[in-house]
Amino acid sequence: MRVNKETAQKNRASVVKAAAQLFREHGFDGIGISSLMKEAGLTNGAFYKQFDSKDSLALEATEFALEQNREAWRDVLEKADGTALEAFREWYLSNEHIRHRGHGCAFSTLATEAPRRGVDTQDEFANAIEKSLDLLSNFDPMTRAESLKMICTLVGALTLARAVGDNPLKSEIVAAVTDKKPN
Amino acid sequence: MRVNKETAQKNRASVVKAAAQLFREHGFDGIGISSLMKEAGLTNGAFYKQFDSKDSLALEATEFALEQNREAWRDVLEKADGTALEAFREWYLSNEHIRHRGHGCAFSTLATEAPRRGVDTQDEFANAIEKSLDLLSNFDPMTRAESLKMICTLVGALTLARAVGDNPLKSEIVAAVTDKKPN
DNA sequence: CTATATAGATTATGGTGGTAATCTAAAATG
DNA sequence: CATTTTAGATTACCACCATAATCTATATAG
Repeated sequence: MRVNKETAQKNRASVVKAAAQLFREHGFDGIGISSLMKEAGLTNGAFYKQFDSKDSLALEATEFALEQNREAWRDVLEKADGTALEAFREWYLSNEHIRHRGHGCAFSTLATEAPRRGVDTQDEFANAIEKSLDLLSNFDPMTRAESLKMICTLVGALTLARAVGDNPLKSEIVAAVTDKKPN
Repeated sequence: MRVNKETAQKNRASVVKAAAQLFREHGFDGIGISSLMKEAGLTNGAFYKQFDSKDSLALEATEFALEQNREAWRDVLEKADGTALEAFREWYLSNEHIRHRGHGCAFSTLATEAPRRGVDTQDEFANAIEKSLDLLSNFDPMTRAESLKMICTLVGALTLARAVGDNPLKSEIVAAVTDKKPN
């Protein structure tokens, strides 16, 4: 059954949103179109009325996830009580963030997929990093290189903290990077 | 046709080795048993005479890749001309290493798979990090936390450098982390 | 108000995936 | 040397995958 343009657009958006989550959780190859569509409240068949291919959805979903990233970053930086950067680091390596891969930093979850995908995806990543650097520069007088290094450290720490499961090393990683004592 | 125990063992090992490479390149879900076996010079059918399942191979291949990691680290640290750590960082973020995912650091390529897999895999990761810390401590008087932080930074940098393709940001990331000027 | 276009549902389709049964030839056993 | 065991090859199985065709009902165009 045909739906009006507005709901069609909403439906499309919800597919991208669901994909952005599920790709982060399971990887591009770890989740299929039908599961994706079901999560968005639709069925298989609707997919190809909205997207050219799974690959093109992957690109769009990556873009969306990277955008969500920046919004989350901005939020945390703006709402910080003490120094913005301190709050940011703490949020980034919070247990909440470690636990929720599907809604968390796309740098950590999707970066390994980028080299396997097209230049478009890689450009998206470069662009997103660039914009994130700009964002950080509004909140802290770090050099570009310093910001870049901090991002690397945080992304590496999040990824590894997730990789060790609930091993005590997890807290140690977090502590080492936030300059705190491990709990 | 049956083969003698020695070659059977060699064949098994070459499957694990091929898997360790191909999983790093394509992810666990990005490569199938038949491709894996072909790469090892065997066919489909031989697989289940040697392994219980793809998952169990994944575990073994991860273990193997993480071991290879440490050997490579040790090599670089031992053969360093100047300070070991300096040489290590440089090697770790060399264009060679950035280019060759299949033979490179398993922390970068496989860590995102770990949370999706069983506790066994996650324990492997924790173990490997632990051993890598020990290794580093033999070459540089850093605290445990400092070593841990450095590993996070390097892993994040490698992952992101790969993610941006040949965008100029790649060199910038490398420079930011090795404390050099970008080329 | 009628005709047409289309979003989404339902149902193919062809390929590939992991897994398993069977076959085969050589290795181990005695 | 005869018998049994088994690694690997061949082939098969079934589920799932990306994609596509068809159907259906409603929204838009005229």
